[in-house]
Amino acid sequence: MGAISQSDIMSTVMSTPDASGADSVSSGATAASRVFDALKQDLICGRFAAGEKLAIGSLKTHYRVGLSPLREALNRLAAYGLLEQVNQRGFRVPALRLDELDDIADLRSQLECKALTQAFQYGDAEWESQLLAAHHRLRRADERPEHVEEWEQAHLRFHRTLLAPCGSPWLLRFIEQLHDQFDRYRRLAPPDPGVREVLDRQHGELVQLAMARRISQARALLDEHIGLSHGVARGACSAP
Amino acid sequence: MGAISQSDIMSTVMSTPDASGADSVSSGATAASRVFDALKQDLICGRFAAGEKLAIGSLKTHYRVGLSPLREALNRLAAYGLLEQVNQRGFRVPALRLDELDDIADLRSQLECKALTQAFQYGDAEWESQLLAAHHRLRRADERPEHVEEWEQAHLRFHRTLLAPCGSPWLLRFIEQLHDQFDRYRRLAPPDPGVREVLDRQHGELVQLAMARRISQARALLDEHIGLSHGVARGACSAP
DNA sequence: TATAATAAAAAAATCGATTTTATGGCAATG
DNA sequence: CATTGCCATAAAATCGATTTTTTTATTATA
Repeated sequence: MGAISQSDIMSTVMSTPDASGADSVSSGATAASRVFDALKQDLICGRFAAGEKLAIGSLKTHYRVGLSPLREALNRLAAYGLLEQVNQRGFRVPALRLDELDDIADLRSQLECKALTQAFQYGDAEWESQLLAAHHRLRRADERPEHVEEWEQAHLRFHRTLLAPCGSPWLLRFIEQLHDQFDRYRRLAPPDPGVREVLDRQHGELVQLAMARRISQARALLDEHIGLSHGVARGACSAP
Repeated sequence: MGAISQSDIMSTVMSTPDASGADSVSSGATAASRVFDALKQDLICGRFAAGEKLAIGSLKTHYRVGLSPLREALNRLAAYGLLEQVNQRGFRVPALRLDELDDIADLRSQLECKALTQAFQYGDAEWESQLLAAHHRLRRADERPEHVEEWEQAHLRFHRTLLAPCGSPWLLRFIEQLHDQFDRYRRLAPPDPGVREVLDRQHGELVQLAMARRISQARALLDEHIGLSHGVARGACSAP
């Protein structure tokens, strides 16, 4: 398929120990956390072929770590749902299945709408500022189509900021997880410039609706936003 | 607190490799999977004190495994949310916080009600049989108050069976995760025989409503069921 | 006495080697 | 010709020892 096979991994330069927007634990930077972050990125942006079995030996070479931290990272990723683990036969990149994507998108809509409602309730002036800022960064990133990674990061942060004050850590946790899953599909799908334009516009509209606390309109829009993106992401799947 | 400190772990006899109701991966039985299951159990049933730091050295002794599989299990548990991991300072049992329990219970209600609706839609005759069977096992377990573990297992399986045919793997995954979190609170809280009796009765009523596909009544009941249990579980928390 | 610097101890993380288990090829058998 | 059993190879999992980092204890200094 469109994906790149194992031997071709052009090896992501691993994030520096003290990277700013560091994922979860990676600040203190153990080898395990660094590989976790790097591998997670590479999985989401489709640097491995769907369904591919991971050769631990090559991973060791590519990510420049020993077996123990590498295996710890793989175990975390499997528990997180970005890898499949079968007991005496290692780790495998999950296949891209249409029914699974539909499941993910449906839940995402549901959970994000709930979070949005609560965010509108608890969000204060500080939140509004941060949302404006996040949106501005996103628009700036829009102008540099050559730096995909930066746009992706800005996009992720925008959606995070939008829901951040919802007051429910577990809800945010699940949303993040679903978002990661969703993005793996989306980023492997062929882009659609027309839809992309609409999606970009919706970000701005979401900001406006958030400022005005127009909850029901905002929910409808967020739902449509995810639905549109869902349509694009479907392009990543083959048949079933 | 009510919890038992590390040195007192009376050591769960680890589940045999080919245990029937085996958790996730444990069937093939690697050392890592076995410790994972055993540790998970011990965490949920409150064999560690909340907030306690885990001494990897003692764990190695208690669970009779080497460092590598033990660390892999700990990494999985942290990714799952049953442990907190800080980069150069090991693993810690999460504290029991009232606001977190409320968060968990609220989400649980929401997600389980959604799953229930879908289960009513997709569940077939086979499901009805399994639900009756699961309920029967639960009632039998009710009669043996001395075997707590068996009741707990039957109870978990009942709730799993109830929602199983909902058709959404990710929804089930999150529900399972929340259930595990919830149970850690519930099992550490002082029991309330009065409430317990009501909860037991509700299981039967849920079965009846499921057979008749009375969705709105069933949703209300499930919501109340979780709410009641939530009230009991709150007893596990101290102040905030 | 409080603070800071330092050394010793403990714990976490990592490495390299070993053991165990799966996999693929090939011959023997029905 | 398909199936089974065996061996060689490769991969996964585990162990034991080493390295790195944190924590604790101790002393020196203001």
